[in-house]
Amino acid sequence: MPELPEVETIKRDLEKRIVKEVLSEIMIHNPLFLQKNKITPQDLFSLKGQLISSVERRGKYLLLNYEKKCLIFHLGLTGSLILKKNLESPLKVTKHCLFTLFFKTYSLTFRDIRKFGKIFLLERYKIDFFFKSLGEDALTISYENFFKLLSQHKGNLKAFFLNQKYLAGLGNIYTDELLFRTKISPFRKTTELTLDEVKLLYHNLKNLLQEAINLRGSSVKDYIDGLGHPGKFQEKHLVYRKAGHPCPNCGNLLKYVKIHQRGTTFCPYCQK
DNA sequence: TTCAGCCTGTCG
DNA sequence: CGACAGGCTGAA
Repeated sequence: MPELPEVETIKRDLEKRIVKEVLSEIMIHNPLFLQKNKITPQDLFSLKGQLISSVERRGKYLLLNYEKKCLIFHLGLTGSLILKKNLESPLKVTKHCLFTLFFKTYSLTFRDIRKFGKIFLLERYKIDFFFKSLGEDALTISYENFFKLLSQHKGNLKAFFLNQKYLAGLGNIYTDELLFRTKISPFRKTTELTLDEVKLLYHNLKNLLQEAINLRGSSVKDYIDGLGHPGKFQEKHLVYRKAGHPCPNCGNLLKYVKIHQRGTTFCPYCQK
């Protein structure tokens, strides 16, 4: 999916265009998806006439804040939110389209090939409770808090970064890239890092995310941003899905293993 | 802490 | 045909 940099890109695209716009109409393309998410068409229609006051991102979640309610999206592995100007030719409705929100000048379509994405509709005052078990955001976390989180986690680094209860925002791509860039093995125990390694990890984390956001995220396969375009950061990937290729650092072959049921690519020589 | 399950698509 | 894919949940 969309990990932090991709969701942040979408957030910024939407923010510029639909904040202060009133939701005028909703078209449901896939009623079964709503049903699976325990949302009735009537629930969704209750947003009609409300104005979007802000767009927010928390970890990999995207929030459309209306006056009283909040519509939360999680894009799963293949979800996307596509903006279209009403004057442009409309988005072709395919079997992957779930629903479309219509505003004064734009429409916003939620699409998801695998349908692992999710939506939630809540009263605004319930937002913090909803996110109570989500970890601190990777983009804004302080070094002190990052250090504390690492010391709380029992397990290896791969598991740490994938677990959204500690740090929110990283997924498989950015975890593998971060660990390679920091030259630390995904198998290393979180609590057994040296101080210098923690510092470097934090530094690289911030740089990696910022660089990826600057390039509007990574498109491995399906990801497209809010404007329907792919990101560019995949061109900067050093290891993700490059098992069997030579390590860009030492030339030995990158290795593929499974950690926590997730494919992991790393260099056994560089990453200790 | 593992692991199937949720879905659809692609690649070998 | 099986293996794998930006994620996460809940049950054993």
